[in-house]
Amino acid sequence: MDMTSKLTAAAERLFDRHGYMATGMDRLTEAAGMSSRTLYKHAGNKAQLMARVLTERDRRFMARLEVQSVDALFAALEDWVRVEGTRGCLFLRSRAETGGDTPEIAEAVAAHKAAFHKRIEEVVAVNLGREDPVLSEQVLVLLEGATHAAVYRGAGAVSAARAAAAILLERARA
Amino acid sequence: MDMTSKLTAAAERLFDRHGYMATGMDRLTEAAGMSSRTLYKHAGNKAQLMARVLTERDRRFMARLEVQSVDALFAALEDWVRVEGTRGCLFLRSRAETGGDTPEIAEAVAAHKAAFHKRIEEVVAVNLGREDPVLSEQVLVLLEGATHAAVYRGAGAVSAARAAAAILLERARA
DNA sequence: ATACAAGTAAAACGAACGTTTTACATGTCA
DNA sequence: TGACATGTAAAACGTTCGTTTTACTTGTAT
Repeated sequence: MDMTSKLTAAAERLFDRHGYMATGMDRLTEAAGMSSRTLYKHAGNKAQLMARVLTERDRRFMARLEVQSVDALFAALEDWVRVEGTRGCLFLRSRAETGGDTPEIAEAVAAHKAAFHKRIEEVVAVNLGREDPVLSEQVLVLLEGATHAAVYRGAGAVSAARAAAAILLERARA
Repeated sequence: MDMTSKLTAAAERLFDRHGYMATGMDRLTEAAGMSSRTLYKHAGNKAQLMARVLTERDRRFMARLEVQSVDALFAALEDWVRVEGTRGCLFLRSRAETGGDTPEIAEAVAAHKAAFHKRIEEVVAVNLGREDPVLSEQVLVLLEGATHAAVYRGAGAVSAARAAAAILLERARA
């Protein structure tokens, strides 16, 4: 594993567990197991590092959403939550922590959320045989809600969302 | 308006717009229009101030949820978003920013989310004529999802959630 | 008159922040 | 052999952080 990957992985973990602002660069150098000189060579600066964490997370998360049915979207989220846990959406959290004032972070978040929305619309279209913007928005709300409700309600929130989506889909089919 | 209320209001605004960690006490004294000596007399310290902001917000938010129907819950959230905007749930955000490591904040968040969940169960019971834990969980997920999806999808996310809840409720009645 | 609560303005505290620099070790390739 | 890229260790940079302190003003109630 090269230094850049090691750094990005350590940063994602710390930013997710303790927050972006609360994570100091000293803690990061320690967790990544490298000197601060090397860290800055690969990271540029803290905001760029956060942006790279988000880009990498987007890649990993979106890869899991390469499915053909709405139900599989929720199954994928269940897997994600089981494997990675959930402390809320890291994209929204990083935007909120920076007040949207850090361009590279705001852009990474916007890109992810646009891709997320688009993927949902595609899956709904495949599953339903036609486009359905209203159902897509509802599925998006359910996925977003499951992610955040799971923080304090546990994985059951994802199952509840999954069942709700099934009902909405059935209804849209009629 | 007394100093404590002025401080709490200013703190809520700044913490919400820029994040808890990113908001310095200097900015807070300026926004609240008081000396740092007076601020600390009323606030105790930063974490206690955040906890008081959350307690006050809980009071204000829960007051809006004193309704008799599930649909009215979503109407109330629509009002809230229109009046206050949304940058995500301030309770979950403050917990995430502190990694859950600040007791007074973690407790204020837990108390709010417990009350939130309880209120939803009550409204569902009143609206449906019986308790329904599954539907309640789905309504909770929809409310949470609407709050967070509205950050980047706008107020339409709340209407979508509202319509979805109506369908789930209708179905639960049958 | 005086004691006291409650406020301001501003300096100071040590600690921690993000970042850069200095000095040195190592392996690799022309 | 020697230049170069890549790494470490550790000190130092100036800034900002949360918080406390010093010195002073004001309104109010005994």
